[in-house]
Amino acid sequence: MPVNTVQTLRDEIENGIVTGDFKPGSRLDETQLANRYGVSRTPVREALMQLSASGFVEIRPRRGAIVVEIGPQRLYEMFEVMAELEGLAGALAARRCSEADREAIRIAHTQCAKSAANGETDAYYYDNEVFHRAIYKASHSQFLAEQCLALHRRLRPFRRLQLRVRNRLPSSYAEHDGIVQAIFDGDADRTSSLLRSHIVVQGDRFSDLIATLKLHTETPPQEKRIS
Amino acid sequence: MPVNTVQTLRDEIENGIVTGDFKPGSRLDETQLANRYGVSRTPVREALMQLSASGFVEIRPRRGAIVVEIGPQRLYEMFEVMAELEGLAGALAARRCSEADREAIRIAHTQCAKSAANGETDAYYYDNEVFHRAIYKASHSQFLAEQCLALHRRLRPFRRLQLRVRNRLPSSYAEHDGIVQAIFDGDADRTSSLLRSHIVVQGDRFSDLIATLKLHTETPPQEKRIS
DNA sequence: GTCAACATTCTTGTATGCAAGAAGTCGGCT
DNA sequence: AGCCGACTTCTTGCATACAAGAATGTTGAC
Repeated sequence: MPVNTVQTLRDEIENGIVTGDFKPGSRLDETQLANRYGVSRTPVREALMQLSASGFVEIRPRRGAIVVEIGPQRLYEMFEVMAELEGLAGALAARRCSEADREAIRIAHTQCAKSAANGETDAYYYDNEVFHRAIYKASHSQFLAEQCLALHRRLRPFRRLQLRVRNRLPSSYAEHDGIVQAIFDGDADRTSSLLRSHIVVQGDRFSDLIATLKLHTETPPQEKRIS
Repeated sequence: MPVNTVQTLRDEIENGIVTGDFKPGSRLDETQLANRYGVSRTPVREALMQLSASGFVEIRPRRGAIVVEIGPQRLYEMFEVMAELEGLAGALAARRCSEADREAIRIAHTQCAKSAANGETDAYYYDNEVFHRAIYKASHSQFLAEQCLALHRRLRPFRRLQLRVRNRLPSSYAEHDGIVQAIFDGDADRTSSLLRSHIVVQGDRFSDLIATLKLHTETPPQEKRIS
């Protein structure tokens, strides 16, 4: 819980976006938000800019901030990158992890086992995060961990949905098991491969299909500013 | 050339950081910057926040912004991630690139050839960027392209240094040649592999060495906020 | 002489006010 | 009657003012 107004606002608005309180495509009026949270427009503006940097909203000059809509195409691209980064983290973890890292992974894995066995989706969702963070940490790459966490955060709502809707708990846990084995065996390639397919559930075919599909239809739904 | 004050300020300060005008570790006083650029403190603050999001500065609550110092450890981590992302972009490009993409890559490659032959480091530096961007585009992953560009931007000063100091022009161009071949052959794995080693010049050994070295020495120089 | 506590000053964080640009509306012209 | 243009209004963007917290310097006591 940050004592800073801006941080609080940022989390609040982000939460609103994630929970669907602020619908994609809707305008976020600075004055309205300022009134809503009982603060001035200045911290609201700063919070919106931070959210813009995180990719949650898009700020068009003189035209206000709108909640970005993540289409299926873009969503797949994000999962694709996530898979690659997680794969790298796993590969590095397999090569570099210390005994303490192994222990942390083992504990997180055991927790996942419990939640999966009881079918507690919410608990598993949390434990799953802990598990993946343990792998990030074991990669001993601070920067990579940061990147992974940022993307993870951005994909959080969709990930949650994924787990809920498709009831992937058992298969997810089974995949974790293989990943843990591969890391403990020090097999970087196998770890990377398993983690990639763990994230991107569908095969490469699907990604290619959508990519070429977009190639033909064109007219990207949102022109994202590179900044 | 953005008409926005904040954007201009952001670029200006970022440039100052890149060129060493603002030294790593030094404080960036809001009032000083405001006076220096003849604007108010408000846009300066917003620019600093954007730079914080990009990882150029670190803002500590109530204690101002300081230029982040990128140590060798972190630098290597960033190159490592960059290599992985470029590898992914290349792999996707090999599978998905259209005729227009191939043409763009060919043209950029030819430009690199000219600059390399003439030994024009600055020109090659620019052409190299165009070349890599062509690959990003050919990956047909907007999100991946954005990530690559952001990291590229962050690593820009170091990359330039790398090219200058080590006189890597000929070998860099030779590597490009292999990459282009692999993409045109549609060989995703080979493209990915070549691009990875193109970015991370040193082998994996070095990364492991530094990682374990950090493991022993500990005391991370800067505690980066994940945000 | 040194250390600690208090006060002062300086900087950041937030609020408000003002100006400029964009969108919606109304009126005139074709 | 429809379309183009000016006007009004609303919102953003920037500046300034004020408050609160941190750093530093000074003074007093041990």
